[in-house]
Amino acid sequence: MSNLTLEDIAKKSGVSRSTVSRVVNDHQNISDAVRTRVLQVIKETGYRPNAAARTLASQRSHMIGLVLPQTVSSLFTDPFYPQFLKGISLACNQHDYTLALFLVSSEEDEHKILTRITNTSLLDGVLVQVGHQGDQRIIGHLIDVGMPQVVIGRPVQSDNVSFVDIDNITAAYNAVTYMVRMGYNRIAAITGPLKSTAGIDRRDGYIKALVERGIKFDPKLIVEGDFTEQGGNLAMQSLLNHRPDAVFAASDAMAVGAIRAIQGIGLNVPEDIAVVGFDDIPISTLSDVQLTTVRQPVNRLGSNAVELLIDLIEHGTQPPRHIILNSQLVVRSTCGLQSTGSVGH
Amino acid sequence: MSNLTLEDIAKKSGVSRSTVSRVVNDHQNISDAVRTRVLQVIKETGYRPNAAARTLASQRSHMIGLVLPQTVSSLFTDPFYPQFLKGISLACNQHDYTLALFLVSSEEDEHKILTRITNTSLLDGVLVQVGHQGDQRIIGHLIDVGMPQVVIGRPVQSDNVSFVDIDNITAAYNAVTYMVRMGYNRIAAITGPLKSTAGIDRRDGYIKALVERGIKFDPKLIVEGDFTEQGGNLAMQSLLNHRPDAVFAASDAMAVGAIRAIQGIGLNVPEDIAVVGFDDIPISTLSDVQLTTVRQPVNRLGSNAVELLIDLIEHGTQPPRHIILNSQLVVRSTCGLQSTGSVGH
DNA sequence: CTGAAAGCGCTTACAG
DNA sequence: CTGAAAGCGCTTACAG
Repeated sequence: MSNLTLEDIAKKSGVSRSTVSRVVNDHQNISDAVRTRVLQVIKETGYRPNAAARTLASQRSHMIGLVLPQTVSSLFTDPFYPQFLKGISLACNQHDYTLALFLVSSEEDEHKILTRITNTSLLDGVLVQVGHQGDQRIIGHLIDVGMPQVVIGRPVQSDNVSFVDIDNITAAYNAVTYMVRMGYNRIAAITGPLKSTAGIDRRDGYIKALVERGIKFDPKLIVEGDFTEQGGNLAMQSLLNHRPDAVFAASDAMAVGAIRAIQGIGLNVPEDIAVVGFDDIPISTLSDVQLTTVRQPVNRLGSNAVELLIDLIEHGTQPPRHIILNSQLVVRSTCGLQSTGSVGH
Repeated sequence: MSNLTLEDIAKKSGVSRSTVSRVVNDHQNISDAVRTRVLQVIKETGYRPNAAARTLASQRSHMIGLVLPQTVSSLFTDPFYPQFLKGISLACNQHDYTLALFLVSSEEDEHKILTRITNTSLLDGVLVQVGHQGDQRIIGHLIDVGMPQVVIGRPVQSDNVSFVDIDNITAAYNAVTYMVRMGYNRIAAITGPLKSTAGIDRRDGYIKALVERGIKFDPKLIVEGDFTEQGGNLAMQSLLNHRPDAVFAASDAMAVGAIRAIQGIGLNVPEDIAVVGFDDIPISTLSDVQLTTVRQPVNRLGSNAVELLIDLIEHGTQPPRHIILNSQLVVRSTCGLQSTGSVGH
């Protein structure tokens, strides 16, 4: 219930308001006697600092925003998010920042959110995830108003903005190289949307692996998906005509859809067609499928982004920085049954 | 980049600061001419209000906090959260509140978060989810400092706090009544932790249904679980000795664990033992299991909580209010194969 | 419908 | 190590 102010604490402790402010903010150069006394009074009275006044005077809110654009639908299906949120939240706590969450689910939302976010002295900086849609509008707007920002994922135009992303090309390259080593040579790909950098990069990694291994690259074996299970299912159905012996899906959801399509015509995974996914989502233990897939360092993605952002906030803007994280191939049983030298679970 | 203040806008528009403030805040009683002119200047200059100054002067931050206690681990596995977050976030947007997210994952976290949250003028109010642990400490602390709060789920001590919850008793009662009607009469239960109200209520609903239908209630057929799949699996194994013909699990995760235990000894669901779950989590489509379960109105849970909280904030505290939402039985195929008159998917 | 003025509760050079 | 003072950028009775 305390509506006490610094002034009140000062009076009760017999010192000035400045001094109380200094002990509250844990500054140096306070005599132990004074510090102890003030701390005592604060504890007794239950004084709670006023965050708004603090922010107004110091020009720093110690709050950062996390914007998840248009993502609300995939938020349900993509187990990426819980982990991701945890990483970000933990990092914020550690560094004494508060996290404001903005889920953008409509154009109207976006407008409201954008004007809120760009209020002066609300947020010290913001994290923007580029969804599979590749949302440039928000990023551009934040650049315009000079708000410190770190993008999670690589935006299509990435020159003047800091981001942290996984190395999608190498991750896909490693996965497909593994498939080749397992003896497959008609390896199809179900890509993500090719307007997203994740979609493009994972496809490029696939192509690079084939080329490097001297496997003839058949355009008929590539089809663009949308990262969803249904999309994967459809894609696989069309792929079936071209008799692949394996398929690399750019998301686990699409891999699951593909597996259903394969099983749907009476074939088996991996005996008839091998499948490798991307994401390492938890698949129900009721499923007999043990998906070989790529695992992203989701936690570190979040914590790195937070730390980079805080650095930008506290130490100026500098040229944009880019952090690229490595992924890991998780070998299970949908692509050859014996595990080779690859990284296991 | 605008570091313009109200004063600047006032000067450029040839009016007073008060007037500019009024048009920014969309007050009545402003002449159209003035309003138009000021709006014009604001647009031209890209003026952005200072949130901290606003909050300090008005004593209202238009920000609410969402505290998810100790939940970080289940955040991964429980698909409840994404939906839940969406409902809350949408409602916040609609009412022009900003949402601050606090995931409590350790004692140390809790301390930091609590002192942050209780800062004056940071949050207008807070939403606290009572996890399966039933976290009273946070709720009590918020009551102590007089912070407006709405609990999501029913806290163990619920007298002096507002909450919104689902009617767990009736939900479980309806599910078990359905099982009885499907002809089962040795119906076991795997409950949640009996220190959580959700655990208790779902068990009580189960018992109520049996009693009301005149089925002898066998204590050996009840075992306490922990809401996890593994817990469900273990519980089912011990239950198997007592030859139930059906089992009501207080969470889908436990239902899945139970099904695996049943299948593990070569029995089938629902032919040998029927299973009903609780939550309606999405189970991978690779699974052949179509779980009959209880679906909670997760979205409404969130939006109701937000709206109740905003009401508390804006219209005073009054006596605590309690909102109880109904759930829905989703009949699929793990408890009898033909659907009866019950609510379908 | 509009303005002058007080006040919201802090932080932070500046002096000493 | 400590204090007096200015200032952060708004809102909101109060008058007119």
